[in-house]
Amino acid sequence: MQDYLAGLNERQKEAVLYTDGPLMIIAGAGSGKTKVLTTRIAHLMAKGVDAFHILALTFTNKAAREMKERVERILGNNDARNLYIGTFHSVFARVLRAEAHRIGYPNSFTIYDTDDAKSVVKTVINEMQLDDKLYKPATIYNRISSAKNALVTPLDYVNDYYLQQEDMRANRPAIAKIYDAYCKRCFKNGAMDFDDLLLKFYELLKTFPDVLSKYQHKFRYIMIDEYQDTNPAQYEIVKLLGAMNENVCVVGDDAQSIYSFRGATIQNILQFQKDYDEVKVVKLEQNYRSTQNIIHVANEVIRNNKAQIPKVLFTENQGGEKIRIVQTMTDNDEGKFVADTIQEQKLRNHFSNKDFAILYRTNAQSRAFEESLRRMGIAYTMYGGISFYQRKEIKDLVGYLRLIVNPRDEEALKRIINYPVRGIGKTTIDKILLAANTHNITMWEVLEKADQFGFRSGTLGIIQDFVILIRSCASMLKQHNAYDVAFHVGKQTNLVKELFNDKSTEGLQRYENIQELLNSIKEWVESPDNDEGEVVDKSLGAYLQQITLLTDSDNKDPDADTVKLMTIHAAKGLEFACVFAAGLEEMLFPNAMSINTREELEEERRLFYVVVTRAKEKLWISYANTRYKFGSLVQNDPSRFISELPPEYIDNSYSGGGTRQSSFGYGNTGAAYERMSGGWGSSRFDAATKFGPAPSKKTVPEYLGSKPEAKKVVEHKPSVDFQASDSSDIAVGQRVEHQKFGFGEVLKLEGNQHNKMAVIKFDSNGEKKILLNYARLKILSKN
DNA sequence: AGCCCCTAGCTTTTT
DNA sequence: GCTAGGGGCT
Repeated sequence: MQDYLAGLNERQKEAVLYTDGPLMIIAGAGSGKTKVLTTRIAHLMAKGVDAFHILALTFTNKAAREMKERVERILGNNDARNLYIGTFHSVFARVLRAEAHRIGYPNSFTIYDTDDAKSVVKTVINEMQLDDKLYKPATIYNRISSAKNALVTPLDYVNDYYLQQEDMRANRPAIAKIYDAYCKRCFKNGAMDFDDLLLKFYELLKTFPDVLSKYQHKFRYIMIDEYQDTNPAQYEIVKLLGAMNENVCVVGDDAQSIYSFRGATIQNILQFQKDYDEVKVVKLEQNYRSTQNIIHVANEVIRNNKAQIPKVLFTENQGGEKIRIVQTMTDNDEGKFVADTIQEQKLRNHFSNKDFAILYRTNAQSRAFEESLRRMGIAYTMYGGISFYQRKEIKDLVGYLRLIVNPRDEEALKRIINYPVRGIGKTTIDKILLAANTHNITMWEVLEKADQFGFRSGTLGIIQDFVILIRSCASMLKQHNAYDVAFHVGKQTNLVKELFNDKSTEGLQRYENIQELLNSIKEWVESPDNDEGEVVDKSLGAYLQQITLLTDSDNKDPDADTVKLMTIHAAKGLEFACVFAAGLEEMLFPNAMSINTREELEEERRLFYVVVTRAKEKLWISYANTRYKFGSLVQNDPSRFISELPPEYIDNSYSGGGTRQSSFGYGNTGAAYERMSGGWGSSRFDAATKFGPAPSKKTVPEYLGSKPEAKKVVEHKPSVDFQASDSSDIAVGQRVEHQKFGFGEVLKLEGNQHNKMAVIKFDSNGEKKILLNYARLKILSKN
């Protein structure tokens, strides 16, 4: 505890000791920024600042967790648990939960994830009777999101000349109206999307001086990590919160700003110095992570950008090895090359799996690496897939929980009202929606008063049962904890049982996932309280708000001995002994979407800078001549970034499988190739075994004959005057024509009067059971 | 009402 | 190559 300053260099020490007044730390990659931040927090506490008064904001839960752990380690006691360390979104969500009533939201408001939000946008677009080909929900949602991140309200939006011009030019003049309707609908649903967590918090602080004052007194020391990634909403919030004490410390690196697509702007760094009278600026330029070679390359790369705060990273580390550039024929070869090299490095240099990371521009690139690693038996962890909470079965159960906590949540309601199937289909749901919209009430209220909306008696009964089910669960909340309620829901709805009975592999997996969800709720309920004055909120509502903000990496153990696969974005802030930067091809990296303006291209270059600086010792940069995109083969040139690399630090001799194998010629049988290249294979041959008749492929023994074509329908062309008859008075023995199966005779009638089924023997298609409610039959003769 | 098959569109990055 | 959603069939 005493010597926490010992391991710091002069600059770092300066940053740690400057505790009062605005401070901006420009921290190059690997310059010990987390160390500085955590030591600074520890130092504040050592000086007697109460942990309750320290707020540290990060962008990922991972970063928050790490920060908390490291502070704990420095302090050597439990005081750190009272710190407010979290992501912008989670910290603000927590505050909003306490204050939501002031802005007309229920305290247990739902947090909509991107899927929910897009679904609401879609609903709104449909209800406005706009063409969803022109108004694509995803596109519109992104536009709304950008507006929110820039603190542009629907009113601002519609009044903004340029935005309106832009929408006009894109032939989408209704976006402003959609935006407005979307906000209203979310409000009606008692729901906030991710951006609302910032926006509403900002509004809260702006509108209620007492709330602002409360949190200004609470958060006397504020620290912001990854400041270059903040958007205007975050910026304004920090400005408000910090206005009283001005103890705001921001840490950032403009060279690593890679989230402008999410509304982040480096302007915030420049503006920060203008907002306060005297800002202390500390630059951390010594890198402790990487070899000389890697740092030189990184510096050279970033020099090509015009927009940047001048600084030069240096290191006292060893020179290290040159950077290897590898070309392969195909994306699959790239995968094989990487897996093979990992294997080789493990043997030769005693690395273990966790020393390796494979980093790429887009998630779609992961497949080739997964396959090759699996084939080599190398354990890996992939980040950025769908998160645990995005899985269907989890969303289903969570849907119930959401509805129980917040019956206004229309997205949850729509999801589970007919799951498991209980007979409330599309027609009924449309009817409910219509009733809700015409009377301006929620769907739930329609269900509660279902008897007033003229549902068929059967449907009415089903609806009323559903309402009773949800209500009974909701009433449980008063006496039982989140776990008990969730367990009860799983049981009452047969959700768990249904999955239990599904014995397929996927069914088993789903069942396990549900169990895991229940376990995690239990764990959460039972986790120790911190010793804050307020009672720690262990309600179901708090649980639900929390899980929406988790990403898939939050369930993964970063220390597991596995090779890590992730996008470069996801790798920011991490470091690995050996890094493979994959897919350095034009159109892919820089991505085709981001080469239209200088700004976009420079952001891609910063991304390249980020991937280079993840490596501590060894760095491979690979690219493939051809790769599959949308299922078809495309050819790409090597990335322009490769030509920006200084040749003296590059090893080109390290040729990947692709260059070598090309000399083995196309069109050989593949067997020799397979042997010589150590089983690397190539997509060409993979494709052959997959799609073509491989020589060894088992054929059906002749004595079995050819497999009978299952239920193949003999084509029937309906008569020219074909018209379905009213089949309610159909009788046995009648001759009928079926649109598809042709002519036949009614053999038997089954089922009740509302669901009649006829067994018909068709002339050319045999006996079939036909549901009369739906089949299109023409009655030809009375007998 | 519900199941199943087909196809259009997708992929930039994420709290 | 995958997948969600639409359309057709029962």
